[in-house]
Amino acid sequence: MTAGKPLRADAQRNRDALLATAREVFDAGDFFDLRFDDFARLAGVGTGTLYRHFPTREALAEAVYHKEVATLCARARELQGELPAAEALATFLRAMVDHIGAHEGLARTLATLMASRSGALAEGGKALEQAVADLVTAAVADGGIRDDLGPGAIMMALHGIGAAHDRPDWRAEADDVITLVLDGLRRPL
Amino acid sequence: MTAGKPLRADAQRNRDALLATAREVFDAGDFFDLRFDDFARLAGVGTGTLYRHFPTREALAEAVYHKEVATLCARARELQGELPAAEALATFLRAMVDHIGAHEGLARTLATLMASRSGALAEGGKALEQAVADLVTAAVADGGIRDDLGPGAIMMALHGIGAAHDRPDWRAEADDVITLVLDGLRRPL
DNA sequence: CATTTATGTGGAGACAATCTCCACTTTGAA
DNA sequence: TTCAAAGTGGAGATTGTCTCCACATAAATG
Repeated sequence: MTAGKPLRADAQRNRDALLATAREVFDAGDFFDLRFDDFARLAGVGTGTLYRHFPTREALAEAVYHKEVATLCARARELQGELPAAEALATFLRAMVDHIGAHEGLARTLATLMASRSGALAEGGKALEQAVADLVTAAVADGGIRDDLGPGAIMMALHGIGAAHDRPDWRAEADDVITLVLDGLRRPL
Repeated sequence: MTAGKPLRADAQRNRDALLATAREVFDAGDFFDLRFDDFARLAGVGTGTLYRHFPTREALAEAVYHKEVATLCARARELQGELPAAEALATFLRAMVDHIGAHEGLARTLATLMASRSGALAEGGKALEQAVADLVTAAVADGGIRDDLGPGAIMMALHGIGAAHDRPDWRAEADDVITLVLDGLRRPL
């Protein structure tokens, strides 16, 4: 996937330490509050090393969640094999909400990845969008879903859900959004 | 509205200058890139004065768009008088997309206001949410719309639209989201 | 196993942005 | 006109980001 060059032993060790530390901080919910330099100190490496491996905070976030996003994508493909297309899409979207709900860090990361002001979506965002696009395409072909709307709208909705993670009754509202999207996806009238 | 204390003449003058400058910068699209201190220099006041009037960038943004948000809210009430409730809601949501599309600054601001990590929504966000809530309530009472979903979901969708403002074909996708929401709001089957 | 080259390290300090502090100015009321 | 209260501005403290490079370590080579 990202394997272009084989890393030297110590480099790999440092990279892993950084990732492990970041994951902990993430799960604690402090990721976006902590000084970026402190990741280095926490992981026991120099700041230079941190910046060489992960030039930005977002790059680190994406690396941490790379696996999680990959799992999500795999799950999408899996569902596509097991269920009728429309149901696969529905199930996947519900699963996404579950995931986001369970991991504050993932929610914030996805929001950041997608909002990525730098223009192009980061790798994780693209992969996720592709998975959704595939589900939609299949469901359209199947006839269970209207064909006049692209997958982008769904990504936007997911984005809204992820970014609003701190609303008081987030969970209920997130479910409502998915309901809205799914019902809206059946043919108009 | 915000009038708790009568400002001294020079204070008012400075405040207005700051606001005027911010509005220009906003329309130019540079708001979130510009050094905060530079607003002061641009408006011809000291940094201390800037910080006294607007403690954070977000506070300034909200002040700038206070009027615009108020207009939007007024428009919502207006539509509610002119059209059948369901249509009023639809028209309003489309109008929101138009507004967001026309003003990059507003889009970013709304996203920031709503995402407001500080927990409670800022004044502008609350007002907007109230306006949407009223439209939804009326439409539900009218029978044109299902009653099992709250207005929060719509806010989330709008949030997604605003926050994703820089996606390549934002406009089409935003329209799709609204279509999805509106069609989803008709009774499920 | 010695030597060489490529690869990677760490942290001091340059840089950049935010925000505070307070000696001074302006306002408006008495 | 005088004076207290209100407001000002900008130097510089503070805090976070990121670069640079003298040095260390790992693998390749003979």
